[in-house]
Amino acid sequence: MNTLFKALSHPVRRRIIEMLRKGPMASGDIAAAFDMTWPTVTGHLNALKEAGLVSPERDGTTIRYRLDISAVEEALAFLLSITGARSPSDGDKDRD
Amino acid sequence: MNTLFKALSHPVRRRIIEMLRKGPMASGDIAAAFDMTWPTVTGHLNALKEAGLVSPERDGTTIRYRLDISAVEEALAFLLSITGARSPSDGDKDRD
DNA sequence: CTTGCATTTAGGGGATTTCCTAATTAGGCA
DNA sequence: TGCCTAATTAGGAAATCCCCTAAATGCAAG
Repeated sequence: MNTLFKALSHPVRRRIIEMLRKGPMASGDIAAAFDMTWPTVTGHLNALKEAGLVSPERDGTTIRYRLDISAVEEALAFLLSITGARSPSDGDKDRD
Repeated sequence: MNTLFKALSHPVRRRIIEMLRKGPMASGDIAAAFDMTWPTVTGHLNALKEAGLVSPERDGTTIRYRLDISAVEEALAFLLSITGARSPSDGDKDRD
């Protein structure tokens, strides 16, 4: 959960996730979409992989990254537990 | 959004958020719940405040922190946009 | 004003992040 | 084998993070 939210805390990594929403993409194509060097993007992809958010699959010389929805759902579950379950007794305690 | 997810990436800060779910708490009471010094907890509270996740309210000499749900909902919206809107055309691409 | 309590700010040490360039691995093809 | 392309790992500099101790602030009461 720790690495998961940390991975989500970087704009480049969030954008990669958004790109992968439409389907898997090759590492090079992902890197080309950013204004930074390829090794740097590889680093971000590794962070996402560590967080369980993406998984790489090799196809010949190219490596495609696929979004892993289940990890996103873990984060989602935490946030929903916050917004979803408020104690009704102090919802409007200081209304004036 | 950046500071928001970064704030969520630390276990102590997530724990504080969970504690605040039941209602506002004094800084000292929050600090007492952890095995670290009070200044350190103040630092975490500042991170949460920067992220818009909590807001402090002074009452005499004590300072109470209240959870700010709307910030949580921002993060929620991002994650839902990932899980919620998959392109149906490539959802089952390798089904042969 | 002085004392006391709740809380924050200041400053520093050690670990981690983020980016770069240079070197390396891995696969496909002559 | 040797070469080209795709992609990663290695290593290092600058910034940031996390935790601590020590000092400061804000408020209330005597």
